[in-house]
Amino acid sequence: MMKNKGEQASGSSGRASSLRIIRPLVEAYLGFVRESDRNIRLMGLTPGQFDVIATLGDTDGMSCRELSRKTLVTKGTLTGLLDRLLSKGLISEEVSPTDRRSRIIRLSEKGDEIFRRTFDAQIHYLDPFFERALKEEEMELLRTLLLKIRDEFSKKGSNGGGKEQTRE
Amino acid sequence: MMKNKGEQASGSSGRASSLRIIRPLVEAYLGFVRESDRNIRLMGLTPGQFDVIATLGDTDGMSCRELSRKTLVTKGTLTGLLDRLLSKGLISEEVSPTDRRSRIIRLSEKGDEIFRRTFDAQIHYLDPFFERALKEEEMELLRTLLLKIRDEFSKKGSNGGGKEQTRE
DNA sequence: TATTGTTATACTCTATAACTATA
DNA sequence: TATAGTTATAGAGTATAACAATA
Repeated sequence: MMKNKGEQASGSSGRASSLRIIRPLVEAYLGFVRESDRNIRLMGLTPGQFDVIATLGDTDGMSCRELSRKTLVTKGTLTGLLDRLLSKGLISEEVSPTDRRSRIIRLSEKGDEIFRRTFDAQIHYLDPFFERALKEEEMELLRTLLLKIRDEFSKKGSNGGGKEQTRE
Repeated sequence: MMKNKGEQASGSSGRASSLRIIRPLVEAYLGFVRESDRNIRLMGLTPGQFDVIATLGDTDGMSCRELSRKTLVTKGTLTGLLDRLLSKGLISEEVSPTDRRSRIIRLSEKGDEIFRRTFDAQIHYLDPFFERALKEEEMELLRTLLLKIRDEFSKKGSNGGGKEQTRE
């Protein structure tokens, strides 16, 4: 959302206007996401499914609750999503030893392979873009600035860690 | 996608690794998008619907074809999406005077009002975050760096301007 | 009583392809 | 023949609420 135009709509108070950052941010993001999505679909996954896989990657697994919070997928949706991943053999589940209501979700070997393969493909495809666009010091700088923004948002967003169930 | 972890998966060749940028980029983007989505839903719109509204904002209208390319929504989906916006009274349509197959979509007065109101709410809500996160010079710098990335992607992506119909 | 996860509902978006009406 | 949009289909994500099992 908010991809194009809008400079005029800001009221032009002379001050910061987040649009000056947001628009380039969104555009840079979309540039990368289009490629990303393409790769993911070639693997036969939807973006949401890969989101789960990427979240599970390099972890020892987690409960649905945690997965739901990290992926921003509500638990109702997550059940169906996990069903599909399960039937594709990309995840495994196990009843939690400490809480029998809960099940722990992990990547299966096949899931882990997809995780790594997609990541690698992604990175090897994208690296040249970034190397062409920015010098080494610029990358470091960009990284620093982006992290400042992220931190500012997560500061506020830390009212509990994430939405619990309904979205308003 | 590709929100967390992954440093380990890159092969760590010592060189750039786009992950160093991508992860902060995605996180910064998500920080803003969560707020954005919330506002949009409060208006009774879905993200896709607002995408169309934002694309139509401050223009004299455009054909479905153009709208489809700019929003990355396939024309089949667009028909239904426009139906919903039409029934909400947020857009108007008119048969193109030069090509009777084509219809020109515009924001209605009500649609324009939503466009401006959402934009304004967005900006006034977000500005403080950015002002707290970055100094004036840093914003300018960040903007410049992001634009370089965007340009690099759109350079490559300019193989015709956008997908025509199918996505592969 | 509160929480974890499932089920159910209704809508929206997605990809795709076949179709129509123009061009 | 090619293009602009529509319709149809099947799958998947979304929000929400009611529910069962367990804590």
